[in-house]
Order: sequence, then C-alpha cells, then structure tokens
Amino acid sequence: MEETILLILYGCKLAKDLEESLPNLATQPDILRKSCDGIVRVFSNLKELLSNGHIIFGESHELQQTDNIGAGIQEWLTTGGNIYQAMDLLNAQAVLGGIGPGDYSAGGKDDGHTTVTKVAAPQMGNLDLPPEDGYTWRKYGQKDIFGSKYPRSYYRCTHQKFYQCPAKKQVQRLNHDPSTFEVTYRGGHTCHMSSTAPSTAAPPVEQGMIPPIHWLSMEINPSILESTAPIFDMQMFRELGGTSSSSTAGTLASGRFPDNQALPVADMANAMFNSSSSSSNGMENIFSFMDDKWNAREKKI
DNA sequence: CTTATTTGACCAAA
DNA sequence: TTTGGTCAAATAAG
Repeated sequence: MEETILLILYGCKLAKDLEESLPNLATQPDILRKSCDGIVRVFSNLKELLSNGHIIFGESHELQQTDNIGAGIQEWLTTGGNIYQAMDLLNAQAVLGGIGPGDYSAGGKDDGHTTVTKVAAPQMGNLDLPPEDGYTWRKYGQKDIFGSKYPRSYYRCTHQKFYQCPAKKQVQRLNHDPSTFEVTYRGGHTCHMSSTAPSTAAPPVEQGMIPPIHWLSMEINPSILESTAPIFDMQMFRELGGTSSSSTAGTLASGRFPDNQALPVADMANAMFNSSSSSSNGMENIFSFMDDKWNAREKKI
C-alpha cells in the first residue's frame, strides 16, 4: 500500500525533474527519451500494483505509517536528495528505519538499494533466460526457491573487479505467469554502462522491456556523476607508470606484465584507443586492460 | 590460452 | 534444522 503512494510521488518527481531540465534536454533527445521511459515505467508499475488489488489509502491505523513515509518523501522532495534515497523510499522498510537525508551515506550500515521490476520474458524466442538490460551481467549462482517451480538466477556486474561495482540482480520466472520475469536489482552501478555503438540503445527498450530505474537516474542526475569515482584516477595512472619509459607494446596484448615494471603511457593509450586486435568494441578493450591491471595490483596487496 | 557458466558445497540467518 | 545467497571447482565457450 505504501509503495503505491511512493510510486505516485516518485513518478511525479521524475516528471517534475523532466520539466525543470527541459531546456537543457532539448538538444539531447536520447536522455529525454530515457527520462520519458522512466516515467512511463514508474506509472506502469503503479498500474500493475493497482490492478493487483493494491489500494491507495488504507485504514486509519495504516495512515499513520503512511504519514511517516509521506513525511520522508516530502523531505526528500524538498531537499532534493539523491536518487538512492528515493530508491530506498520506494523500499518501504528502509524508510521505516528513519533515514534522514544527511546520515545516509555516512552511516554506511545499510546501503542496500533494491528495485524490483517485472520484465516480459522472450515472447516467442523460447530462449530461456536472458532478459537484456543495458548492463553486462555475470551469472554466479542459481537456486531452487521454496514456493517456486522455477529456479532463481543470481547475477553480478561483469566489471565487479573494476571499482568493486556492487550491482547485482536476481531473475526469477514467476510461478503463475511463466512469461514474466521478476528482476530484482540490488545496489547501484559504480561502473559505466556498457556502451556498444553510441548510436542506438533502442532495441532493448522495444517491447515491454523498460530499463531499470537507475538507468534514468544515472544519466539524468548530475550528482551521481560527481560522486562517482573518476574512470581513471591519478593514483592508478601513476601506478601504471604514468611517466614515460620505453615501450613494450607486445606484452600488452596478452595483458601480462611484471608487477613492478612501469608501463609506458603509450601502451596504455594503445590499449585504450587502438582497436588493434580482433575485438570490435573499444570500451571492452579498456575494461579488459584495466581489469588485468587491477588484478596484478591486487595480487601485490 | 582467457573468460563465462554450471552446479554442488558452503555458510549465515531464521 | 531449512532456506536463500554466494563461492569455487569443473566445465564450456571463444
């Protein structure tokens, strides 16, 4: 019940954000479109909740709780808190714990941002599992769940090593409606999105598939970008041997080099921007390169 | 070779 | 104990 109200408020907040940033977005149709997707998605969920028998206003004793949550989201709306707070507000339990806008990141006891989404299964392809969203996931487990006849799959972000990206998701085929997956997202991405060709992200958003909330949030909320660690921080750059030296281009391809040996800048640039080998995606080159370096660095510690 | 998935073991919480 | 989540060895894929 509470989540119904929260969804309404959240949807309104998104719409309000869209309205405010409309002048800036006029030149950015992609972001504009994603913003609209997010809004549609929120209200679609709302519609589903309502059709499942959820009511907006409950009995009087429940209204007490609602007022608390309402106050929470009111505060969030006025103080312009970050998107993770909103996600937690959507997650009613977290709100009942009494999170204030200030003590969110500092306290650090419970940083679980959880979002539940329903996604249409591949309608005719018969392909069993992968519902595509914009991220690359790596499956790390599968479990049979007590009440369900279908197993639950566990995924984590492929680039977990890189910046310890905490994002995870669970995918479960619904017991009654096997044509629908329930996807639970936990934790936000601290890594960047996998951008294949920058041109179109359209195909995944086609039929019934709507990107997770943080897609929208990450792109539209500049505070996220500020708080996220830079892609290449100077510390790492220095450890890579940021000052020049001789070139050992050959070792790069295999991603293997001695621990203490300095790595020439030229080689890093090579790895980043040179699509030398067979790989099609430049971004993946960067990732694999950095992942390797990260591994080597970790082993020393 | 390297990287991803599968799958039983393992563990914490209830 | 049971249940849900994760780990990791074996295996598959590229």
